Amino acid sequence: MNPTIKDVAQKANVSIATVSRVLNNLTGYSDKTKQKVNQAIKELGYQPNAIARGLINKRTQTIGVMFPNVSSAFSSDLLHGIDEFAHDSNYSVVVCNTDNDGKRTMKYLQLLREKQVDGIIFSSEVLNKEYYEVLESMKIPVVLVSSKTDFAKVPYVKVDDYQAVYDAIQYLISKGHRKIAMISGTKSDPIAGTPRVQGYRKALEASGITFDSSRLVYGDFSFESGGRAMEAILRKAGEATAVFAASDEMAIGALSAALKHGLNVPEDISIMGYDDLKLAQMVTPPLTTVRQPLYEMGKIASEKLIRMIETGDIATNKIIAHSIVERQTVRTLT
Amino acid sequence: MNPTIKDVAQKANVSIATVSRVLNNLTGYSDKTKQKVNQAIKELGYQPNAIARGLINKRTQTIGVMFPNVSSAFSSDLLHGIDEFAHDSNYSVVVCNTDNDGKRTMKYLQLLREKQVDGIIFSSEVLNKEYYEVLESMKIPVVLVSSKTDFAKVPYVKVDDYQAVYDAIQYLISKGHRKIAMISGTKSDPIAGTPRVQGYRKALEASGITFDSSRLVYGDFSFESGGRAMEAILRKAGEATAVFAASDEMAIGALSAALKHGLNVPEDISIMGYDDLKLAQMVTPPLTTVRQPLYEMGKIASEKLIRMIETGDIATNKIIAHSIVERQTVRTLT
DNA sequence: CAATAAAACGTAAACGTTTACCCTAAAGGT
DNA sequence: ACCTTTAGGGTAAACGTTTACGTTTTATTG
Repeated sequence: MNPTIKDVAQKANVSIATVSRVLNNLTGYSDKTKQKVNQAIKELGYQPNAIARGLINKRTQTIGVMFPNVSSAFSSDLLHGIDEFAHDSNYSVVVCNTDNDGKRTMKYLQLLREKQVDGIIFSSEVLNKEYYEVLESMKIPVVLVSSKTDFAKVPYVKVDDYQAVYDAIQYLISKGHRKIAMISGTKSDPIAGTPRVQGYRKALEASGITFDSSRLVYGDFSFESGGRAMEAILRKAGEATAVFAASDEMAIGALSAALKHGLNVPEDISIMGYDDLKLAQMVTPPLTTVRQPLYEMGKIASEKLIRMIETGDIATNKIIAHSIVERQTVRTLT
Repeated sequence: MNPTIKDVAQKANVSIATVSRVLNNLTGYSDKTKQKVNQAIKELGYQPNAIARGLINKRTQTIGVMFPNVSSAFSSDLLHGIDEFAHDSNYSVVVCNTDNDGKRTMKYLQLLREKQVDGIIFSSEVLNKEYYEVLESMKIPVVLVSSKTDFAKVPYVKVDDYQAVYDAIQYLISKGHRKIAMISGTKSDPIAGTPRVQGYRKALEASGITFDSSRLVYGDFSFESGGRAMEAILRKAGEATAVFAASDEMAIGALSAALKHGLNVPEDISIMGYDDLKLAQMVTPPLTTVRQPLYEMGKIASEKLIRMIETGDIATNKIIAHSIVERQTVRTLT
């Protein structure tokens, strides 16, 4: 058995209340007793028991984080940021990998509730009614990252997806492109799907380019789907001079496919991605992309959540600035 | 306040002991009372409090995982596997990002102890004496993944690094290469450094190829260092027909550098990596590499740890089989 | 039907803390 | 010298469970 506060009290010849007081450095003890207690603590190698502590003050100093897929580069960057701030604030983070599966998600939510986490970060997955209801019944703060919800009141941190791709397309146009194809993510995705194709269409429209549905093809954000989409584009819309993909993974899939077809990038076709994962710098040629600062977003989400936990007030939404990072996959048309 | 077991007891007109019994389905109650209790539970939306539970039975159903860098593809694949098994066994996992910093690591260890985790997975970082001592004083199971320690008794799961690169080099030799350069990871790393260059040297030796120190250059496992290393090789050992890198990231860095120098891969130079991260399939040409099944390793580590927690006996070491996955970066020399 | 065994259930202690409340003794004021 | 204040510190309840032990009720046996 590890020593408890009782052992410390005994060894220092004081009551456990006093030990507790010096531990939490409150007032109510002399300097001498403080010395004695600290001495006893050191000698016994005493460590407070956070569980007992948690039971009484109803705070576990733990937050839960839900990801559709922990091992994606996307999630893990976010996680890194979340963990950073959390640990600095003396919170632990427990991760849950939902696999985008409703049943699993509900089970994890259950688990987090039983474990009495102080707050939850919900990432990259839409917060539907079912989730929202249990979250609400848990009566703990929640923040969404890279996600939104129709149920107001739950703060999010994300970039403006619509605007980001609007800007990206405009960038492509400014480089002289007019025949621009898009590889969208999952069609029905209300955060990374719809708004992004909206941005695409509106940007085109704003430059007087008419939308051509044969240039819009859907993937599911994955590398493989990006490759397939590229094949489709090459088949159906071979005149396109540029393709914008709604994720870096898809963009890289598209890049591979293009290269495999003997096309040179960016000479024969320009490709632009979305996210700015580490991957983007690693491929050849390095990918031009729109950057979401994932690590920072994680940090901010974590910060908001912890503030909510500790102050009780409800956080505001935060739109994070995106930016275009120019590398070598888009060419200027002359 | 969320309802407690007491509320349930009251509503069902039984004692809390009885409620607890049906909750943990032990014996000692009739079917009717079981119904009553379950009814009350449902009506109140009662959820057990795992903290209180943890306090009394000294089990938190939580494991801690230490990574040098959570956001690396390497760690996150591991984490995925760990999380999978853990959650299936009703354990939660709390992540710690040590940044390879001793101070941080110690702080996290402290934290995990206070939080009373039931076990710890220690990943990709050597378990030095300092860490070992606190771990030992915590008296909870630990398993190492992709790591080792001099202090016996702590089980590990990893591939045989020496053998893996031995096989890789042999593979290269079987493809007709004799002038093989190597980009090693951190020189002093006792698990992913030294053994791997040993494998390289021995494999060369076994085929009667004399080791040439100008063909061995050191990086730090990162993409950038791979690029720099490749430059060095091109400068110092330009006759090399193949280069083996001790990580996929470095291999891809080397690939980029080679491509940038106008070399064709694999026509002008062959490149082989180590890890088989998702990245390896994404680059062009796709990387030939030696595969460590990270996800499975995570799962197995998790399984071992949980078995140790629940049975109390100490797990055995596990050497995971590696394999060579042939893609398109090595050419057969004729 | 009495005796006994077994089933059903309740009581209370325990887990390791925090904290409200109480007590004592010394210090300060008159 | 007496009263009041305050610093220092102790006692015990509380947090939400589990579980050993005891008690009552029911079923079983002869």
